[in-house]
Amino acid sequence: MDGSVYSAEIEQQLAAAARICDRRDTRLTSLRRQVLALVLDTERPATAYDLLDRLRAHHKGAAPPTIYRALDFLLEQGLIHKVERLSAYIGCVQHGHGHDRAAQGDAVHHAAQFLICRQCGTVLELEDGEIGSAIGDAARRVGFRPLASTIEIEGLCSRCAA
Amino acid sequence: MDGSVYSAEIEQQLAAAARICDRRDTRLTSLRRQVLALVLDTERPATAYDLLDRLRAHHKGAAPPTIYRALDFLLEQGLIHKVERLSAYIGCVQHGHGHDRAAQGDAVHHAAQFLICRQCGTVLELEDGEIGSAIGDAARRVGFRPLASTIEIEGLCSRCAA
DNA sequence: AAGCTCCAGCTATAGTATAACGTATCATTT
DNA sequence: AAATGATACGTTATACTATAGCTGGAGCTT
Repeated sequence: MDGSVYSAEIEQQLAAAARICDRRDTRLTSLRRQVLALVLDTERPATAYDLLDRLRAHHKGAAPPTIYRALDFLLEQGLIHKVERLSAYIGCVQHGHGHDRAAQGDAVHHAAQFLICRQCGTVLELEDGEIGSAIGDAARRVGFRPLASTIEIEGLCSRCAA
Repeated sequence: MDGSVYSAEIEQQLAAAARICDRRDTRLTSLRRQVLALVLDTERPATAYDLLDRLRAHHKGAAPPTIYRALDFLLEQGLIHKVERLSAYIGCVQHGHGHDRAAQGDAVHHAAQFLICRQCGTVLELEDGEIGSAIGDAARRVGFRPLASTIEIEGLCSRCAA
């Protein structure tokens, strides 16, 4: 199936993802697992076509739909995030509370925030509850029911601000 | 120069924009003014190519760079917002406190939030201070200096939730 | 086995955005 | 007013991002 072996950390994340999908009765196929591994195996967010190029090394004949379909699945499962400002994809940090809320569209609890440095391009993921609940409150106040959220802050990271 | 006439409300917004640019010594040229008018003259966020089509009606020979350069200027000046999830542009709601902070990259005070309805596609703009300051706090905690932010919440508007 | 559903291969095309270079316009200085 | 420099715009081409639509195949249910 999928002969590749990744670092211990990634293997662990892949195993966790497999358990999550198993519990949900969704299918982390070989292809999806490979794409997830590629997303995890990078510091910075990767674009779909970056991933496609890398996928092609081990998966001859992959085309744009190949990668986009896999990404769509992984997004739905809350295993990865899309950074809209970069049109790029990044692994979801693993937290103790699990990812099961994501599939239920729990925007408040699964809301991630990204800090994007203009200078060096690094992306830091936060998961700040204050922000999440402030958004939830504001939305509720106007009768809006949040399902998913994008919070991205562009600026200068501590290193580059100096 | 620019013979078109818009509704009283839009004319007022255009005049306000002109004053802002004047104060800042930036140039709201005829073309930029026209594009701003097109963005303002629509309920929903418009894509760049929508705007381009409409611009062409009065501005023969307009090409993609024509519209993108104007949009870049208007974004810099804080006169419009980009809704990343829709790759679309929308006018900035006018508030009493003015827009001068935008040019200084004051992400906290100029941070807008968009509520995007999955069902009917309408976009509601909020400007909730709680969210802004929660973001500012969280960023500061990790030594990050925010310059611009994107906050977009997808879900169901009050009408469609029923 | 027939029928169903989901997954993936594959080709084509739609939609979004920028590079690069030349010309014009405007403000300032001389 | 002419020279200079900076900014804006015209124009062509191209890069980058994403989806439509159809086909076959794998696995499950009846």
